[in-house]
Amino acid sequence: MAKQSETEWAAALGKLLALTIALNADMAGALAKDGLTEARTQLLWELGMRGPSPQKDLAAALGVTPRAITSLVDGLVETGFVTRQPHPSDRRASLVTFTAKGKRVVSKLQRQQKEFAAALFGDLSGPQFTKIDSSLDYLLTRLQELGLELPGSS
Amino acid sequence: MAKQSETEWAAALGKLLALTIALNADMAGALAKDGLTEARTQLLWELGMRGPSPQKDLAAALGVTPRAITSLVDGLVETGFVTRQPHPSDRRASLVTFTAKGKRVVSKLQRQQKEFAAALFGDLSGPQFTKIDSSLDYLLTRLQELGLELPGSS
DNA sequence: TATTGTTATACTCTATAACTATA
DNA sequence: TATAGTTATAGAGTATAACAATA
Repeated sequence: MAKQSETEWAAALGKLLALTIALNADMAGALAKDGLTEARTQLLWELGMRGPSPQKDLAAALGVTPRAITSLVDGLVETGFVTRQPHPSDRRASLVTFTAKGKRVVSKLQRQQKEFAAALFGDLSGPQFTKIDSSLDYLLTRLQELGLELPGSS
Repeated sequence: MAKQSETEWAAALGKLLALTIALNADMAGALAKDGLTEARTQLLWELGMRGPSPQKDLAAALGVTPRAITSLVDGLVETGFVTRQPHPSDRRASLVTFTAKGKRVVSKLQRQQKEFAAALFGDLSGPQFTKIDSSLDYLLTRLQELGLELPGSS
């Protein structure tokens, strides 16, 4: 009966949205304890994967305007997480670079993410984990088919 | 081998986070077309489920301060989605109430959400859907066990 | 001429604190 | 005295547009 399915689909989407809201809120709360916001953390996270980067690259990675990156880097400089270093070959650009504090906090974030993953999935048997993992795969694939932009698919 | 599992857990968490980012970005984009932001939409959504409400109730529902609700309602009044009506029995309070435009857009949002759910899940067989639905259940339950606040569990 | 990042300006979301009107 | 909502003030994120310095 189609009507029944529609209700179930809506309920499942509700669960998915509840998941995203809960994850978002939890991350925001955890970051605030380190004196970070979500946007600034996203910048630090990218920086951790790329190493010292011109602001232009960070703007592209975060999907925001160069102007927004100026503000984010200003904030991260003021709070001691990064510095602007001169670009060795392009005097227009500067390289956003971790301070010791910045390196420390990014390592901590990476470690916390691993621990969270272990807490979330570590109690599952192999087949149970596979079931959930392939469910996530399906959802990601379907979203992409529906035209949604997935992060990292730039 | 535990090391292998840790990598898989981290990858699965990455998928989950990618899912949340993609859904968030897509919703924000769709809402902007209706002249709405996420925060204002969340307020309209709550209002759609509760009917005319004092700002205090909306503040509790959205988990923000009463002051933030004043700003959101101001914006929604300016853009013609809601009005403030006098509370029948408490002259301190006002009831945030839909305009015709507000009602129309909330109906549209609800319809779009149903359509999106159908697009996301409608191609699945019964057992396939059950697999994904129970995966979402597991994740929600586990998050709750880990102390995360789920929306609607207030 | 094109690119990098800035200043100028504006809008949105949110918070705390002090205050008004009403209960 | 307590509650509903406001004004005042402030910080953060983002956008567009105009501009500087450099490529």
